[in-house]
Amino acid sequence: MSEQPRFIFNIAATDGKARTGTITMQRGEIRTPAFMPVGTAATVKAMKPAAVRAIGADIILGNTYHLMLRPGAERMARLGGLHSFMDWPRPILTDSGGYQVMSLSALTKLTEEGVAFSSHLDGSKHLITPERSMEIQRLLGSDIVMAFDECTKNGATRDEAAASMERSMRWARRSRDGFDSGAEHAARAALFGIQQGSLDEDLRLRSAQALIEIGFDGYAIGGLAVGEGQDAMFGVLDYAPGQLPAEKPRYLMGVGKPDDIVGAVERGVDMFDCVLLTRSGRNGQAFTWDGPLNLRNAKFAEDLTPLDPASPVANASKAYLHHLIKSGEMLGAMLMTEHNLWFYQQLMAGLRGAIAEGRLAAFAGDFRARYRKD
RNA sequence: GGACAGGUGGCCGAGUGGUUAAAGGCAGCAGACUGUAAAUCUGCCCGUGAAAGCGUACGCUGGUUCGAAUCCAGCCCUGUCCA
Repeated sequence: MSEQPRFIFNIAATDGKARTGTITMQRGEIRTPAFMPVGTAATVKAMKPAAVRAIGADIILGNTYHLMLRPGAERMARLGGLHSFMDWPRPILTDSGGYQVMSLSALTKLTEEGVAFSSHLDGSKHLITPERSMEIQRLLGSDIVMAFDECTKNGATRDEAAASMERSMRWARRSRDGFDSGAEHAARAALFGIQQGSLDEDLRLRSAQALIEIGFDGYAIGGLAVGEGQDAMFGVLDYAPGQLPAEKPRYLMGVGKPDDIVGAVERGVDMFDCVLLTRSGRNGQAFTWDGPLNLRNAKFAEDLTPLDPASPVANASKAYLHHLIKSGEMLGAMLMTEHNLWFYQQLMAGLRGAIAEGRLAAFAGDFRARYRKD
């Protein structure tokens, strides 16, 4: 394992601003542009790990905050780490808890030192600092560690966004130092910095420069898809990827809908994660090349066609999925999740192939012509 | 045949004189979901109507009352128990 490279990003082809290639790590290769299924609590909800892999995922996510609370970071280390615990031997990217700074803001107190959380499970108090976030991610055995940041909320004023971004950049420096202090882990894992700056080009640039000054294996674009709308997000993505090093992977955190991903890949993004497809799947929404479908709708009650003849759940008709979902049967959530994960991986494979062959514009055009939003 | 209990909107179930087109739940019909406090949340849900409104409605019939799902009488039906 130590013979393997720690982290190599190889860009095999570009098409416009888009790139396709591979990230090689000790636990495996990640094909980019990549979609990373989210497995917050040591499970991609409703999926067995083998099925996640069979569908084409090269890497999944875990979450510092959730796993710190349960089962606990030190316990996870005693159990041998997240990979063997959940039976996912390939790369795992762990989010730092930065998103929870925003999403759980009602339960947090933010200071320069870090963020004090009241556990959403039992109210117990926990302090996450950049140093502790790095330590937790090390104890989990993460392959790609995310710097501890604050996901700036949508609607922040420029002053708020600037202050938030600048604090995240100071935390990025501390994250770098904390990560490097775990030498054994740092020798085989990668650390990504996270750009903030809300919708402000100048703040985004200053954030990018601060991160580049520190130096990371990859660069994430954070603080998007938090309610600003696709036009505003694309507005940022028109310049933000270009502010980050071309030779390093760019990861757009928390995105997104299929059309968000296509647009972001065209703008130079290499990595994505999103809970939308797994959550929506559990809630009855299926993603297809023709757009999203709400399988709870009565119009599917007697529709015997599959969501997609190539889907791994093609044996299940829309009528059957409709029945399972309306009945609250757990198989409904399982099949819908599997289909949606498969669809996203098909989309990524299509994007990679199109970039490799220099026909991304045509691929994206065909996609948009067929894909109905809403 | 007798004694109790009870009949409320698709279902269950609150409601015992006016502020009740009638709580709540379920079912039904839609919508939302973007680094997961989510197998969750929101809206609609008698008819008509964009709405205001109008019409109809708490087993049936009649009565008391300014006013009844609510009180009275008779009838019908259901459950339990006794013959």
